[in-house]
Amino acid sequence: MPQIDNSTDDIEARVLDAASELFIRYGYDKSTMNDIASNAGVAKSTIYLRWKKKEDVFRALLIRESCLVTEEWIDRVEADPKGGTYGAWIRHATVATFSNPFLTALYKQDRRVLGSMIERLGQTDLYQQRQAMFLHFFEALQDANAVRKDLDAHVLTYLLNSLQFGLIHFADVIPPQQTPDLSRVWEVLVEMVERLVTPEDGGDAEAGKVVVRQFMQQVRQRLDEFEKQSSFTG
Amino acid sequence: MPQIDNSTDDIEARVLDAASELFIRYGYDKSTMNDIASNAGVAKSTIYLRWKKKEDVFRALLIRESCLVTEEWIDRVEADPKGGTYGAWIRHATVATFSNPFLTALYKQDRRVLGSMIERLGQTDLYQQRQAMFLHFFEALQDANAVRKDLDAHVLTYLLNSLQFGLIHFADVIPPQQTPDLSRVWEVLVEMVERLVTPEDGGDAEAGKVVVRQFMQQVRQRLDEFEKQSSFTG
DNA sequence: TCATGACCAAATAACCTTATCTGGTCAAAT
DNA sequence: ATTTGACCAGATAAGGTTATTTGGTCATGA
Repeated sequence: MPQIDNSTDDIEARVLDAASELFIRYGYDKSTMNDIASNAGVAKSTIYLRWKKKEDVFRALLIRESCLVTEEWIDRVEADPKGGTYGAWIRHATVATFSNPFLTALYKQDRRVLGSMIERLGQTDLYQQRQAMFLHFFEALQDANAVRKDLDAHVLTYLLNSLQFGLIHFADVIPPQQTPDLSRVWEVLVEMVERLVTPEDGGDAEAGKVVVRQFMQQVRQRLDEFEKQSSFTG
Repeated sequence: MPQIDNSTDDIEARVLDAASELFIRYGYDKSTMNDIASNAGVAKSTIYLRWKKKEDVFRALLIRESCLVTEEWIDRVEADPKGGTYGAWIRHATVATFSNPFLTALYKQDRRVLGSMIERLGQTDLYQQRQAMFLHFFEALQDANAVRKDLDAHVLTYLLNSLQFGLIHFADVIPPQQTPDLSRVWEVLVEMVERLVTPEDGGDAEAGKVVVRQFMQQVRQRLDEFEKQSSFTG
């Protein structure tokens, strides 16, 4: 057992790490506060010094994972030379989110993981919020003449949102031996999207990159503000 | 109560109709043989003269509904002037299948409807079979120079299969007020597919139509043979 | 010959009791 | 000032009993 840093931040991180691992493996209901405490190397009472109840640990984890995912998304877009296209943007938004098991379980409304938290969380509207973001962003690209203006933005983004849903869930339907390399799938999908949305004359690709940059700056800013005012405690 | 035709075919049809309605509404487990008999206007024992057990009624219904869906699919393709394109073909394959509530419940593995039959049916491989059909058909189109030969058929058909999955399930995720007209969604999707698969030189569209026609003839033939040797009884 | 109603054993639903576990609390220890 | 271990009431799990329902059978009726 290496040196244990018992600063507040480290205890909280250790508790959230333990909670994350246990919730993913055994589900929320089957993971006891004693399990979490024991895996985090603290007493159960120590957890209650920071979070009022078990549910608050779950919610703190949700916030933390969301911030991590957003960070990942920003990094991916900024690192991709083709990050300025709509198809690539969609790809990164999806891959970043669904590389996180906790957020994936949330999007999937996975009762095995979420258990009794499902009812307590109520209607999460995750896909609706996602749809609104996709829509808002696509419309900004249309305004910038970077993509076709004649496409119905709502219909297209609904389609892409449901495709995302399908890709995420299909992993549970088709056995791995019959599943192609997902990065290949994404390449085809990005190509398909780009062939659809790109205007005949090619559109204003530079303006598109500006829109993407501005959008991601806004996302970054919101994340920073959120992290400033949020703590991961109850 | 109108004239009751008590020929064998009519009794069976009435029983299957009643079973279908009850299974969809109350689920397999909550629909009793007495309910089915009563709704069909026969005695429970009459059902057992034709099917050995409850499960066999379910299986007979499955066969009947599959035949209806296949018939519907053939009709749609043949009635569509654009039925010769891959995108349109995909559309009709999907819309025909998922306009049938019983088959939809099966594809969705809807425990509310299927109940204890889920375990008894075991691994249905429905999406795998569908994938194989999509793949086989796309490869035939590639061979006929009707679509791009450089596309990875497996990756593309996996993508379209998962999209189908997403579209079917998304109805349960996004509220109806925020769901666009699905025929609009299909139009965009067909356009997206066609823009992706059509070769730069337009390909051999006439050869494509021949492939479609031949394929649907085979489907029709198989359906006829199946209906000849199948009965809807245990 | 075909449809039916009465019947039956097993399955299911409803209810109850007891033992154990779990989220949360608080005084004591460091 | 911070962490901990003992404690507790309510929740959950496990086990049992009783009443009702259900899938299926078979002799009878038309």
